[in-house]
Amino acid sequence: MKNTEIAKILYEIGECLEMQEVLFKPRAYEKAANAVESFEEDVSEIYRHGGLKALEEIPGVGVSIAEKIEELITNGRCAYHEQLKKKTPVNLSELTAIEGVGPKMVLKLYKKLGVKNLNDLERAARRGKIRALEGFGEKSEEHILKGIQFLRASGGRFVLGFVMPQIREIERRLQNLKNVERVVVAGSARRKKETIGDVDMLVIARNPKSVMDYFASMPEVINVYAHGETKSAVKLKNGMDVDLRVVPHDSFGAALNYFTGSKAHNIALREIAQKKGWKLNEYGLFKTKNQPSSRAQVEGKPKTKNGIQIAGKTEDELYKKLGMDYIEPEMREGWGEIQLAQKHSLPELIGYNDLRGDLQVQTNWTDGANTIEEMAREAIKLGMEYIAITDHTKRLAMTGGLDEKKLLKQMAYIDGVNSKSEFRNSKFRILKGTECDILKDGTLDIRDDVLAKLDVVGVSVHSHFNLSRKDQTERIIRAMKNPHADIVFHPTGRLINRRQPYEVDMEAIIAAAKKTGTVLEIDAYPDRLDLKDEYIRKCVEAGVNMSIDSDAHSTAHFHYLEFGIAQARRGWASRSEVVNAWGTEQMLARLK
DNA sequence: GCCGTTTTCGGCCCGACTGTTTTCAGTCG
Repeated sequence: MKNTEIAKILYEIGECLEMQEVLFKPRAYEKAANAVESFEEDVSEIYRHGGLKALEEIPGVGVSIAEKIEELITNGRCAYHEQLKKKTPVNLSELTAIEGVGPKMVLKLYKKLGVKNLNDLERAARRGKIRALEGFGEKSEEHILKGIQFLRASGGRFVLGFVMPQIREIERRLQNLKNVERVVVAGSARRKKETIGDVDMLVIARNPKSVMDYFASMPEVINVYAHGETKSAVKLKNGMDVDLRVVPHDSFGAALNYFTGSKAHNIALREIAQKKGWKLNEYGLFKTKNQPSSRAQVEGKPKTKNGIQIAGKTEDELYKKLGMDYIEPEMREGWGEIQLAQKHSLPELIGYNDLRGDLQVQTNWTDGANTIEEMAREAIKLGMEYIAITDHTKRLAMTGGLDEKKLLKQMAYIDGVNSKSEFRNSKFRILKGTECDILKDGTLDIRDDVLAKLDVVGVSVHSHFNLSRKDQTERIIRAMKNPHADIVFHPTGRLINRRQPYEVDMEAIIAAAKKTGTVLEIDAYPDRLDLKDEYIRKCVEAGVNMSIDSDAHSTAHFHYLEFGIAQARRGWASRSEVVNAWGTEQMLARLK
């Protein structure tokens, strides 16, 4: 059983208990679920090696929860969980996914109206039954309907960063098959879209049938739509559809290009081919049959029903033949990249190994899972030169946010850690920072004289999401004008598939960033990716610097930086525009 | 149900907002 699956059950137990107004236990299960979810090692492995005792080593897991995890690992189910579910047979996670709907509300809706799932709830709301309940009104009914609508609109798409490990696991297993020469993930996953609807994979294989047979019978497959010699399609347990195609060796580049998309990009390429009198499809670039006799034929190039293939083995070759530079997958959206490629003036995108530090990192001083030292060691392991510790501030009380006194204490503590031989002898440096709340009026949650002592001041909105566009914009700009505010963290506050951004005039924010010298963050956390691509492009155009930060709440989260970099690339950003792609001194000199 | 350089028993962190109320419950971060 995977960590995420164990965590899901623990979360559900917590929610059931909360629904029943049991005290303290819900928090305990939630905490344990959280720990399991963000645990780097496989909890099942830990159990296999160390048994119950090892499970109890996980923070937040005691005797009782360890036993439940043991039961889950050995039986795949947990009696306590099932017993709780029986009491209130509702689809809790589905219902609480609606913004503003929690366990208590679910219980009331179930008891009074028999609501068990999203469909029940929608029906009840449409019939005006909810407004009649005690404690509810017209507005809550409206709110629920709107929440359902948003949930449905985003439904069926998966947050890339959350499903990428599973995609790579399948890729790895296919690659290890005896007959497989090459496997590649194409489609929107290769373009690194924020969310993907399904997964497209390509393989070159000597014996396609055996590959397809394996693919259709993988343990996580719950439905097989198609199972053929060159194309198979399945649905996985988590609801994700995966297509696998076997393509000929000599067509691999063309197939990869075709199945990577986007559609708009492909159409534009095909038009260019057509104008040259050629044909482009997933099998290659061809001189059509009725073309005058070609030298290619003389040179012994393969001839197919499509005509004579003049490119298609690699993508490089394909783009070159079409008279343009190679275009990175993240840029293939039909937003003018082809014209730039033809003029040989594509931007040089920031690379996946270009980051030298991380400017938003949480620790167990607030809502992070690891200590400052643990986060630093992990960052060193990943080759970084610096991280900024940016714990929450006091207004975010739920996280144990730091006040001025605690922040000063943490700063002194970081000085101490930096001077320990372990860190002193390396080039690595822990920077003193904060994720300081922007209060309703745009002032900051920490006094200026304390902010002045920090290396990195991140400011962010965690409250009053529903101010008017004008007020919200003015509020954030006021914060940016603070002489110590270096970076605006997750500038629009959206959560992909869960919460829309607050109303804010991003053009005005970007202009203010330019004027005040404030950096705007690309938060790499997979369901934030905030800024999104279109705003990144606007920053690039306006000459506004950005940072790409993991927003790590545990050591495992540093890996999310990949998706922040992908987002930057989708926004056409170069290394020179991203401050934490610079060395420590240069980066610090750039901040206020 | 977890946890302990305050405790092995008795705590378990806060504050704001919303929509519903007329003093508050539920939700969120």
